[in-house]
Amino acid sequence: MTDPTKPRTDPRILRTRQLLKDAFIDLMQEMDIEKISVNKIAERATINRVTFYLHYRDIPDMMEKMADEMVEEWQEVLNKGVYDQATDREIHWLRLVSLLEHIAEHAKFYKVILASKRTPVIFTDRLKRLLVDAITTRIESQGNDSYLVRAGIQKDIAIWYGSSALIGTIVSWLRSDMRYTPQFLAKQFALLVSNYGRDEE
Amino acid sequence: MTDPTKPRTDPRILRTRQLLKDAFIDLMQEMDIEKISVNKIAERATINRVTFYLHYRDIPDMMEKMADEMVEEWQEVLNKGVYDQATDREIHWLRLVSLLEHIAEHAKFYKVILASKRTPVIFTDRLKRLLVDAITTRIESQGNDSYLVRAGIQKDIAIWYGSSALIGTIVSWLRSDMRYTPQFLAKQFALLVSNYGRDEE
DNA sequence: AGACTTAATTTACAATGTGTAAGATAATTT
DNA sequence: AAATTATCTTACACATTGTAAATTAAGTCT
Repeated sequence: MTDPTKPRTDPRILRTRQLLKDAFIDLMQEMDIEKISVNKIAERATINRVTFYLHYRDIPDMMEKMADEMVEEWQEVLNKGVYDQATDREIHWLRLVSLLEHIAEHAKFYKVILASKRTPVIFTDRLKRLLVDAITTRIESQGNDSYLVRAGIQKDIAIWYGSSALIGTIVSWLRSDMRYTPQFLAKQFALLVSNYGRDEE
Repeated sequence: MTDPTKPRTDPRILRTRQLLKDAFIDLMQEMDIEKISVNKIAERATINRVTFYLHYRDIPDMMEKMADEMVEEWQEVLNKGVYDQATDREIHWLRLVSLLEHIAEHAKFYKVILASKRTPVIFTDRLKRLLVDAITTRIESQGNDSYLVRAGIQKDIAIWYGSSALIGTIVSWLRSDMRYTPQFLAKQFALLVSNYGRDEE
């Protein structure tokens, strides 16, 4: 987890950045994003405004970096599970469950970042790209006799469709205050894609 | 189309608003949304900055109103077709085709509004809500012996899934510069939902 | 522990953007 | 042609932005 090649970051930097990010999430809960200024973030974080600029070029840059971190976390979550003698299908299901659990654990963050009225699309876009890559390698590995090909469905369109459905459903789920458990929702996904999921084993 | 109850708007108002909206779309192509100011919009529109405030409270308010208009247009497109002796399924397909054709016709607008990096989610959200309503009434009308119920799929989740998939695929299609024709894409949608589309006739 | 290095703070400044007001001018309606 | 209404002009107070230079505080290294 800790990279020994990098010389280990100054704790003051970590502290400042965390305070700034927390303050930002806080403010996002209270007001629309256009009303958030560097001023307010710094004030809420009890950090001098000038210090903000030592870490981020501006607010969009800050969001960009937060998005990077979010993607990294998803990658960790999706790779950490060790599923020894499980079928491919089980693995995918378990991964989805841990992803949904991760989101539920950090619901405050994700609700604000993905599901508030004026969020820019970068956050969902990043995650979608991650899923597109994951689904792509999975579909490519099936070769040309998959369900998709047999049904006359274009691969790229199926990937657009599936990744959008996944992200979008997660956002709606967040907006509903996670009305279903991660397990239940994952099962529902499995049912919804079962059409072309049939030969993915 | 023209509502005779309303007293007909001053052409100067129409002109000004159109110039402002065009300028905004123009600027969105050139720069990220956070860099767009009332100043720049007014300048590009060759309208005095003060005049902007006679029409919109601020930029978010302007976007809100543009989103309203966009939703109205979609409703018109979706309701205008007269499909006399067509099955339900054919009607849905034809409606989808005209919607995709409408989007293709106004590609410049939709690319900027729905598919650029930093767009706020309000635009896609509004459209999603429209689709959610449409799909909901359709599913509700099927009662309790639909495919969904038989397969053990929760209605609301299916609606989240389907509407997100539709909007998301359209966005990806726009980003790909509409690499497929509206007819072809609509056909692909039909194939992708064919699983629970089977008993919608 | 003390010297060295780096981060955060303080104060300051120019530039840009915001939102509103009051009066003058131009276009539209009646 | 008169009345109405939209736009323009000029002006102002205020917030926000991004940067600079000097100072203080915290962390690192030997």
